[in-house]
Amino acid sequence: MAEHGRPRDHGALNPPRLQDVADRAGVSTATVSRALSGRGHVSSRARAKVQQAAHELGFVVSYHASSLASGRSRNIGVVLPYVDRWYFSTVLEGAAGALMDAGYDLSLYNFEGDRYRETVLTDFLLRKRLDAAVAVSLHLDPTEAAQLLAAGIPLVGVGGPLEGVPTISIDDLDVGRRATEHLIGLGHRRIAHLGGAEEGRRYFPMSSDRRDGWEQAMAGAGLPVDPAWSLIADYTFTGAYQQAKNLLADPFHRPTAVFASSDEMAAGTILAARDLGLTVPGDLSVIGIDAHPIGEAFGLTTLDQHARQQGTRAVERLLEHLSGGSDEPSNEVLPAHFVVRSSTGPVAAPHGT
Amino acid sequence: MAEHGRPRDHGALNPPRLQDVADRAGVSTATVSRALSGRGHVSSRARAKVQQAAHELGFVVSYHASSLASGRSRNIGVVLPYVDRWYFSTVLEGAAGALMDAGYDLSLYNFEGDRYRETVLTDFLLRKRLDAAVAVSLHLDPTEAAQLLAAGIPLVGVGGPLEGVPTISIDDLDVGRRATEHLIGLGHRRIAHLGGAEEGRRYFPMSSDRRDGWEQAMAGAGLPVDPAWSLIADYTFTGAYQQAKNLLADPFHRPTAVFASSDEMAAGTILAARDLGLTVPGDLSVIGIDAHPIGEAFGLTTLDQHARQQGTRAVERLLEHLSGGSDEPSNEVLPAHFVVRSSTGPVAAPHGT
DNA sequence: GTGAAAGCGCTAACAG
DNA sequence: CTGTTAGCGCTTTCAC
Repeated sequence: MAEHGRPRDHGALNPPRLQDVADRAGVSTATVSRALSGRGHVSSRARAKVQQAAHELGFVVSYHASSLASGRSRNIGVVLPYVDRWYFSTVLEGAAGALMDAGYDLSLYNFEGDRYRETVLTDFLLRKRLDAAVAVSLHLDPTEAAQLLAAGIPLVGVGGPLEGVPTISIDDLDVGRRATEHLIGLGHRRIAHLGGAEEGRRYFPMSSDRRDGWEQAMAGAGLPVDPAWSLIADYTFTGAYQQAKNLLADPFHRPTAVFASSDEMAAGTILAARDLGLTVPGDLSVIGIDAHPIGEAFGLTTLDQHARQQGTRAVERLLEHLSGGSDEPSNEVLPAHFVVRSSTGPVAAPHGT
Repeated sequence: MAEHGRPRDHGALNPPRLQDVADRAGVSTATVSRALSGRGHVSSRARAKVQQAAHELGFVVSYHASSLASGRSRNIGVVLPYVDRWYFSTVLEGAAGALMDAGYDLSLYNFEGDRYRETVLTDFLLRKRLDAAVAVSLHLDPTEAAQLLAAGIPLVGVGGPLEGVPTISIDDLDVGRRATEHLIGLGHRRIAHLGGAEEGRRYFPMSSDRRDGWEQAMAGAGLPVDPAWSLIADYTFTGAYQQAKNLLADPFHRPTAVFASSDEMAAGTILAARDLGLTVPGDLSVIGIDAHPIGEAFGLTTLDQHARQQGTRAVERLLEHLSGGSDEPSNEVLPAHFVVRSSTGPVAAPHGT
């Protein structure tokens, strides 16, 4: 029956191969491959027959065979330090959508902080099963960068500069400055900042930039910066809640406004203020960064950093690169936009001068 | 030099192959394969030589070639409806860790609600590049189930019964009942419930079970259930905030306690209560489910459902299955534990009888 | 536009 | 315990 000599039943263990489709369509495997992949020219007649046969057989290419033969795998890695935090899961969701649209598979590599960092970098990423990878908030030391380069994996970074690699990010310095200036514009002079952990420098390179933006804005307005008002809270709600409670404990020396580097921290700060009997924005103005959905209920003013779009844009650049467009390792800066709600307002009773 | 006839430079574009290692170690490719994979017996002397040679060459197997030849890919899919929600990202993180530990790659398939559901089910999952998959909160209709079965992908379900498939979950009915009974035990008689959306039945099959548990507990205590107190809030903080605000608006007819099917909803409820000038637990007791970290700052009483462990356990079962242990499609029920904090307390002024 | 055939790099019998 | 060898299923020159 089948010219190939081996008629097969197409059960779960014996799925149809290219050869089967070729037999059924009365063409060669080469033609089937071309017709199905879209590479190379095929007469529309042949194409129709092939598609018909493929459909009837329920044929779907074997990605391992295809990848082995072609060297391409339609599989892209996403590397990130955490997946259960809003920013990362949102970037991930954006990247996943863009990859899905393009028909690419997504391999997830989660560091869990530092737990799997080495393993991922020195083992998983080198298995030559990725066409490319997007690295979120990742700082590579020279050795690590060299390894990935040696593995020949095109890389795009998100949310922090990666030397020699094209990147998508926002301007964290500017964002920190603008958030602070919003507060200053409302008359605040006593403004505290809640940022990421020291350890965080590794994964949140931008965090210190946001803090720097705060310092610059304060300096620019001739306002003093109390070192005790530069706090660290791990980007979490609960961490910020505790820090803020301590910060706001002294009614005579507390700030009138807080700039938090994430919305979760900003929301935690608002809760802490209320638990101390303070009103927002009456006694305390609070601004965050993210446009995290939780901000809505808190009436939180924030700067939307379009996290999802960072993920989709990273994938777009990667795909452009893979299809020939050799983009230079430029840093693409996405805009961030104010979302003003009710957590910021004019300072109530000016302290100091 | 190389017996194979083709000496190669091992740059990024020409990585060392098994043959190169074999040449260098002075053995056959079969021995190298056995030595490196651990399958079959190899003299420790040969093994040492091979490992040495492989190390010197920086050899790492081509997973595509290996998969094509062996039929195994060391790649497991994780299918979920969302990744930017706490429960799902936490289960994902658990699964990712377990897979990493086992040296498996993880392919992520995110439905984004319904957006990619069809695509994933009828396209991506059928590409025969997965050894198995874990499906989180997924309801398959018979056709879909048949497709996956036909693709021969061993499946483990998490967080909801999947017919004919081994599953990991908690007892949602029981959890709903216990949460409610905790409230009843504190003297509450007017207890509302906040659950998932109707649409949610597709992805949160347990949600209605939790609601059922609430109803059962109420009935068991002889307490009336006001239909207006059975609310839907999509599992989100902000959704719950709005629902709760309406629910609590009438001072004479509001409940004295709320059981929310997730901690985010419970926290949103607490915020809404405070915005109305109510104290928690003085005027309103609130209990959630999850042990979401945000609950700490809210002093939220909850039932820990060990989401992360659900993910790791699912992977463990899958791996056991792949290594021969043919587990029957049993449903493994994980325990949930009370975490009592300050959001629940004795009812203040009993209403009614 | 289409077919024949040579691999892609590794694994798994099968001998020895 | 080790080598030989035949594929795994698809892609891609190279002729026609």
